Amino acid sequence: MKNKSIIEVILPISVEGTFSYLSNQEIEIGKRVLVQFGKRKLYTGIVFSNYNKYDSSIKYKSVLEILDEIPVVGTNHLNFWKWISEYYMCSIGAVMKAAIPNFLKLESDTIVKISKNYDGDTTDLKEEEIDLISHVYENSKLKLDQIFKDDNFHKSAKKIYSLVKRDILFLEESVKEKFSDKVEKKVKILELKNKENLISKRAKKQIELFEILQYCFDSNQKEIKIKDLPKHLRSNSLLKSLESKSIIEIYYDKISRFDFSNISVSPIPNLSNEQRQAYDLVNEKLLTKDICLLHGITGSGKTEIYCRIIDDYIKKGKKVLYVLPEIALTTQIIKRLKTFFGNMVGIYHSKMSNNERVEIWNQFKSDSASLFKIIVGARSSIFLPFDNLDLIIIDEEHDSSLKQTQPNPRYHARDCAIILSKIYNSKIILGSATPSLETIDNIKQKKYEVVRLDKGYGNVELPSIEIIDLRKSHLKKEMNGFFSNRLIDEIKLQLDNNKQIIIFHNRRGFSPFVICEFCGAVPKCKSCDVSLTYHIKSNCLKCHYCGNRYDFSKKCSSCSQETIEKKGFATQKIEDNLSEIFPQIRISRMDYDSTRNKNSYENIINDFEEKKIDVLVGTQMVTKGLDFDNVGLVSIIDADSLLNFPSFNSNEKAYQQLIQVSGRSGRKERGKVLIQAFDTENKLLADLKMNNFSSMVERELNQRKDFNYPPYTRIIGIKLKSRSINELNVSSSYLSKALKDTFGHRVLGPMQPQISKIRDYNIIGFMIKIERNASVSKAKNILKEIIQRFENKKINRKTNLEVDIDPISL
DNA sequence: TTCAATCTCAAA
DNA sequence: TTGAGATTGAAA
Repeated sequence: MKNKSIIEVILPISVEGTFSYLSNQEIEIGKRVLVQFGKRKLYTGIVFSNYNKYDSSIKYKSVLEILDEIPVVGTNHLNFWKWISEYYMCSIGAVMKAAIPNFLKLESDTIVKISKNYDGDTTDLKEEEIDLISHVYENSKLKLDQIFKDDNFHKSAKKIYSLVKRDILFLEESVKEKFSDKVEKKVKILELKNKENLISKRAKKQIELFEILQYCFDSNQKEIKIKDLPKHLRSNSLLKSLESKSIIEIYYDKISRFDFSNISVSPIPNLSNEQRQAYDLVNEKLLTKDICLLHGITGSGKTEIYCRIIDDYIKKGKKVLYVLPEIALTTQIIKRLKTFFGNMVGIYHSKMSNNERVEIWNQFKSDSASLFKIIVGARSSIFLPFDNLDLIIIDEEHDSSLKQTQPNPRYHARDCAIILSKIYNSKIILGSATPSLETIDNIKQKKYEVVRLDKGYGNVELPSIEIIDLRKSHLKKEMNGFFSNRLIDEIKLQLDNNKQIIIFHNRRGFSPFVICEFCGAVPKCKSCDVSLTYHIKSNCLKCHYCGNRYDFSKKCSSCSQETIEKKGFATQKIEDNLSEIFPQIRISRMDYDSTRNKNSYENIINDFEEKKIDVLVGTQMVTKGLDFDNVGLVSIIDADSLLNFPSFNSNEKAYQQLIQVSGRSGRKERGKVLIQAFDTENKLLADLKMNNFSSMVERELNQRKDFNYPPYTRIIGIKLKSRSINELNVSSSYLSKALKDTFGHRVLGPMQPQISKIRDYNIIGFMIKIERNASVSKAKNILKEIIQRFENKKINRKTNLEVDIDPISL
C-alpha cells in the first residue's frame, strides 16, 4: 500500500458511518470524490479525513475521480455535520444529503447496452429475452430503472442479469454532471471591411445587422450580446452567414445567474427612539453574551433594527446569515433588504432552482471572495459553507417550521445555528413577538440575553382584541352562517372605511368532513386514518394527509342511502358564505389549494397589497410575517379549533398563532381583532385580550414543570411505522418493554398519535423525557443500543423506527 | 420445476 | 440506500 493514502468518505446514504477508500494522491478534506459503493452504483462522497491506518479487514476500493479543485465544504462545516448527526441521532450521510445542493451530488445511472460480442443470434433465446434485447436495441442509453418502470418489463430483473452473464447485454454506469453554468450568446466583431464584396445587396437583413455592428464597433464596442440585437436580427442562420464570412465570431460567455451590478440603494430609515434604545441595548448585550433575544411585539419594527445591525456588520467587512422559518417570508424580507443593501443580499432555500443553489453555494467556498455579504434563507441555509460568519439572525425564533420533521436529519435551525455560532465565533440574535418557552427559559437561566421592544412602530397601539361569544350569538340567533352579527357589522364598517380584512381559519377545503345522516358513517381515506375533506371546486373528497382523491356522491357506501351531507366548515366555505353576505366585495383565498402554482402565492399577496382584494380568507399562511398597511380587521372564525389541540405545547402554539394573525391588523394605525369562540372562559383568550404574554408563559411553565415537559425536560420522540397493525403491536410492546427497563417512568407510550395511519402506515409513538440535569448524550447512547437490539430482532424487521430529538409535536 | 416476490445481509 | 444471493411461496 505504498504511495496510496486511505481516506474516509461520507456518502449520501442513510447508513451509519463513513467509508474508507484508497487514493493514489492525498485529497484535501471537503472535496468531492466519485466512488463506487456496493456492486455497481457510483456516488459522490465527501472526504471526511485523511491519514488513516490500513485495516486488513476492509476490502478497499479506489477513488474513481476527484470532482473538485476547491473543497466544497470546510472542516468547520464537517464538524458541524458530525455534531448534527450525533445530536439528532442520524447518519452523517443523511446530514450530507440535507446539506449539499442536489446538483453537487452526482449519482450514477445504470445504462443497459448490447454487448459488442453479441452477434444477433437468437437461437437459445426465449421470446421474452428477445423482446428485451430489441427494446434495448431500440432505445440507446436506456436506464435500468427505466426498464423496471416499463409495464412490459418491470419484472425482468433476473432476465437482464442472466443476459449480462451470457455477455449479450452489459451494464454501464454513467455519471452526468448536473450543474451547468449559465451562458450568454455573444458576437465578437472581427472584420468590418469589404462589406460590398462579402454581402450581396439583396441580403437586406445581413446589411442591417452589419450596420448595427459597424455602429457598435465605431463606438468602441467590440462585442455585443445577442439579446441586445433587435429581435428580427437574432436568427441563427443570419448570424451564421456573417460568421462564415469571418465578419463576426459567435461565442458563449459564462455569466452569473445573479445580478451583481450595483443597484442604487436607499438609506436605512432612522430608528424611532424605542428602536434606537433596543438597538443600543442589543449591541451592548452582545458584547458580553453571544446570544440575545429581541423580544418585540408585532409591528414594533424589528426588521429595521436588524437592518441597522446588519449594516454595522457589513461595514466592518463581516458576514451575516438571516434565517427565516419559511420560504414565503423570504420574498418580502429580501425585497426590503435589497433596497438597503442592494446585491450584497443573497437568497437560499429549497424552492430555488438547482443551478441557482449551486451558484450561491460556490460563492461561499473557501477561496472565493463572496459577493454576498448577507444571506437570507430558510433553515437549510445554515449549511452554506461560509468561510467566516459573524452574525446569525434567527427571525420568528419560536416558529416550528424552523424544525425539520421529515426526513432525517430532524434538525432545528435555531439550535443548530447556536452550534454554528460556536464554530465561527459569531453572535446570534433571536427575534420573536412570542418567544418559545425554551428560549424564555434560557433567558431565565442567564444563558441568553434579552432586549424588549414593547411599543409599536410610530407608536401604533396594539390592535384591540374582542372576543365574540358564539354560544350567546347562537342562542340569540345572531348568526349568519359562521359569521356572528357583530363580526358582520364590523366587516361592513371596515369596508365602508376602505380598510382591508383578513379572515383566518386553519382548515382548508370546503367541509372538513362529510357524514351520512342516516347511519352516521363518515367516509375516511383508504390509506390514512382521517376523515375526508370535501372540496367544492373539484367536487371531490380529498385526504389532506396523502392527497388521495375520491369521488363525492350522496350515496352512503355503508347504508346505501342518499344521505351524505357536508359538515363543518373550511376556507372555501367561508369564502362562499362571505360572498353571499357581501356579494359586491372582492374576496380571495390563500391556502395550500389556492397557492399550488409557482406564482400564485405572490400574486395573491401583490393583489392584496395593491388593494385589488377586500377580504383575504386563509389558513395559517396568512398568519406569518406578511406586512400590509391597510388591514383594519383580522378575524378568527373559530378559535376553539386552535385551543383544543391535544399536544403538550398546544397552548403555546395557539397563543403564538393568534398573536401572529392579530399582528396583521393595524400596522399603520390601530387595528381590530375579532375572535369568535365558544369557550370564552379560556384563560388563553383572556391573556390574549390583555396582551399578557408573561401570564401565559408563567401558566404554561408551571404546567410544563408539573408534567415534566420541556423546557424542564428534554424529549426524545420515537415513532414506529408498519403496514401491518399486528406486527406494529408486537414491535411496540417489545420496544415498550426495552425502553421501560432502562428509562422507567421517563417513558411515555406506546400511544396512538392523533392520526394513527398515514399512507397505509400505522403509527405508534413513544416519548422519553430526560431530566434537565441528566446527560442527554448518555441517554442517547443507551437508546442507540436499545434501537440496535430492536432492529436486530427478526420480528421487528418490517417496522420502521424513527427518532426525533426535541420534537415539536407528538 | 420454475418463476417471482420477499427477505437478509453487506457494502469501504 | 442499493444490489444480489438465498429463501419462500405459489402456480403449472
